[in-house]
Amino acid sequence: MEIHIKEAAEKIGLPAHTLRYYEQEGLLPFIKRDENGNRIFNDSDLLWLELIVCLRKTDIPLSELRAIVELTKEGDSTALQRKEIFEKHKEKMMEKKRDLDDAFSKIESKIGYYDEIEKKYNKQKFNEN
Amino acid sequence: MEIHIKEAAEKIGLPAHTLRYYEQEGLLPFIKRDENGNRIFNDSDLLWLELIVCLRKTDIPLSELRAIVELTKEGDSTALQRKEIFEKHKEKMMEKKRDLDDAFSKIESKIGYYDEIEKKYNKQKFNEN
DNA sequence: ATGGACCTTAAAGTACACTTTAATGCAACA
DNA sequence: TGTTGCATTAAAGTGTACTTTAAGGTCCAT
Repeated sequence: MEIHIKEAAEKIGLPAHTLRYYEQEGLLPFIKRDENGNRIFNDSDLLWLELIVCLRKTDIPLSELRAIVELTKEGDSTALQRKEIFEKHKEKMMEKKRDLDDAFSKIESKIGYYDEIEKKYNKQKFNEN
Repeated sequence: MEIHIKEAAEKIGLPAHTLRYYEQEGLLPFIKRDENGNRIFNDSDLLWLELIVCLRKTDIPLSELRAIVELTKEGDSTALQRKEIFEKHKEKMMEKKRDLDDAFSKIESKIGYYDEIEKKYNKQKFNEN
């Protein structure tokens, strides 16, 4: 299936600007053009974009995605390097998860503390009447 | 215990600049000064800073931390509002965790794929000799 | 009393990832 | 034929969170 930028943007859930920006930044070097010079996105473009979106949600830098693209262009000999980029990012993701767990328990105890204050405050207000 | 900025920065694991910046941004309104105008951090300052660091690792905006500070200044009547800020952030944290899990499985399968390519490539190289 | 380590402020600069603006052009439809 | 809707490009602007720079003050040891 081949679609234009607006439809691709809707499917992927990004503004069309951002797709152009990604192309400009070297993340989408395979996008073809139609006879008017308009971008055409095919299935594999969309799959790659979905991966971009998924990894961007975990804050992978655009530079690493660009590096993957560059290495892919060079062929199978770069598979190890590409794997290393993803493994490095996987480490960061695991650290982020630990950070989330730490913060989670701290924020829970803060919420409990605010509950206490709130209860006391409301009781006091009640007794004022 | 009362310590100066350098020691506080070391304890907390942030550059001293950043502590000054946080004060300027209204995140540290309780920091006292000594007779020369130098900042003095006490235990409760450090506890609050630790919480800041912990939550910043989960990308809480400075604006929300500032909001907490402002509400705290206003007293117990704002406990509910403070709780709501933290609960909103807790929701974001949970979403981030889901994003990490999604990306994790995608990146794992990519790594597996690169392993395959690498194996094939090395076998081919071996057969060339 | 001079050098070094610490502190201060204000302001400008940086990194990253968009986002917006402006100027333009094609193509189909009333 | 004109206007609506989509597309294009280049360049400037934005938001967030620092980070760096510049200029200076204070304390202490040699």
